[in-house]
Amino acid sequence: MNSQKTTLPPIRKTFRHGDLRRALLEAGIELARDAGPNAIVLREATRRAGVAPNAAYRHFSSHSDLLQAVRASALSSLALAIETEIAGIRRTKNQADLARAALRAVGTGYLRFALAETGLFRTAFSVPDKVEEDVDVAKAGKSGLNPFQLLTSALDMMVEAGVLPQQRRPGAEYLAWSAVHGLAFLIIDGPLSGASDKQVKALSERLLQMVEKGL
Amino acid sequence: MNSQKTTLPPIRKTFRHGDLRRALLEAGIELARDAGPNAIVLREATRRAGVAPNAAYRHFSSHSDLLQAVRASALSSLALAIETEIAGIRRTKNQADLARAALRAVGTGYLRFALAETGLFRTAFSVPDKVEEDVDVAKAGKSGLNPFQLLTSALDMMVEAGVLPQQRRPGAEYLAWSAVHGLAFLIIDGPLSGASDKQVKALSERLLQMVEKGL
DNA sequence: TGTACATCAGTGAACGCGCGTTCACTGATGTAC
DNA sequence: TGTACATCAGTGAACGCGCGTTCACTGATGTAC
Repeated sequence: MNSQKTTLPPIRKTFRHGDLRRALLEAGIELARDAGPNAIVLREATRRAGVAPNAAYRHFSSHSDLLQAVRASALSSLALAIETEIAGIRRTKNQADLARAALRAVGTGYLRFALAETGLFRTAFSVPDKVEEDVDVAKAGKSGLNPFQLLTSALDMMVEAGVLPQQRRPGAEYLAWSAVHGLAFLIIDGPLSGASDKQVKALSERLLQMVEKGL
Repeated sequence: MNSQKTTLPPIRKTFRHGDLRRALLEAGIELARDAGPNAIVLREATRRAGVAPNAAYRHFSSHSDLLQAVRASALSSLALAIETEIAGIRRTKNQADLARAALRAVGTGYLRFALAETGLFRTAFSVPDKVEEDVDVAKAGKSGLNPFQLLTSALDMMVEAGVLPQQRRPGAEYLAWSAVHGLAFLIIDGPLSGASDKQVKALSERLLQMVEKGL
């Protein structure tokens, strides 16, 4: 049994690694992707990078420091997934339709990512975080906005387009987020974990309808 | 520094404990209550019961066996919280109002429990579980129904009272649950973790309105 | 009512495991002269 | 262009920790006769 569980054999010619920080971060991301936040183990990351355990301390001050970096990257990936969904909106001159489509895209992007990258998704939300006014680009997508801010801007569009009454705007992001995040949970960790793609799709659709109508 | 972190000194006169299974379970519940599912540590439970670590194996086959027992108890507590809320509904002969009030009570009970007993709440949902047809009384309240089943029956009432159209009934529990569970998460682990009771109350109210209207 | 004995709840000691982290070190790099 | 030296990325060895779990045991209980 000489086979390794990871793909890359940690062979290195030089004493210096070259880009160890990135290598450790990427190993951490891989661990999170496969098994969620608890799987982010500092020693395992160094193993994958082909380096002694303590070498990590040249680049991360502690285990939790590495975890935060991985978490930021997971949030950024989520933002990218949402942005991709937004970019796919059918063009139209109707501002109202556009705004509604944007909100929907945020929801679908969020749910898609939760299903496709469950480990990263769980990592992203493994720790309380005030994302509202966070300007950390490590948590953002190409637009420079993090997932929460993308939601906010979609809701703003809806107000501008006259689809959402001004007086219902405050706090609306929390209502929308609640619904979508809750569904993501039911599918990932809850009773819907065995549901078919079709069922999931149908439920997602209905949930987004509910939000649109109920907001 | 002779003070213990727990209250009860583990003094025992007899060789036999008397009710060790219950003592371990209750210690486990206490641990979960204080710090969530990861805090359920078998050795710590035995310490609190004033017993050798391996004594636990007379009553639980493994660590995970204990965890499942604690989890069941957490679900049962949640069911009780919901039942309490339902019991407090103002009496009325109007079936429609009653049904709506029942659904609302399920939501409020759920959120109340999530806020008041965060650790137990997180424990209850720390593992995927098919609760729909689960008849395990360990997970149920006084009515014999578990939290999911209480939600189901509230929705059934709404259909009977003509408040919820029959064709929208299938899957409605998942939509309602998503919204409420998501909000619970935002408040517990997410960006609303710093929100005031007042804000939380207002948001809960609006969320339940959204569900009622959007279903 | 008293004694022998099976049952089994709890003990004491130990196991291997893998973790995060610290220490004093060594080797390669880049810069000053 | 060549050499001395400061810098600092990675090494090797070790630490203490607490966990879940197993083993062979001992002490108290309840039952059969």
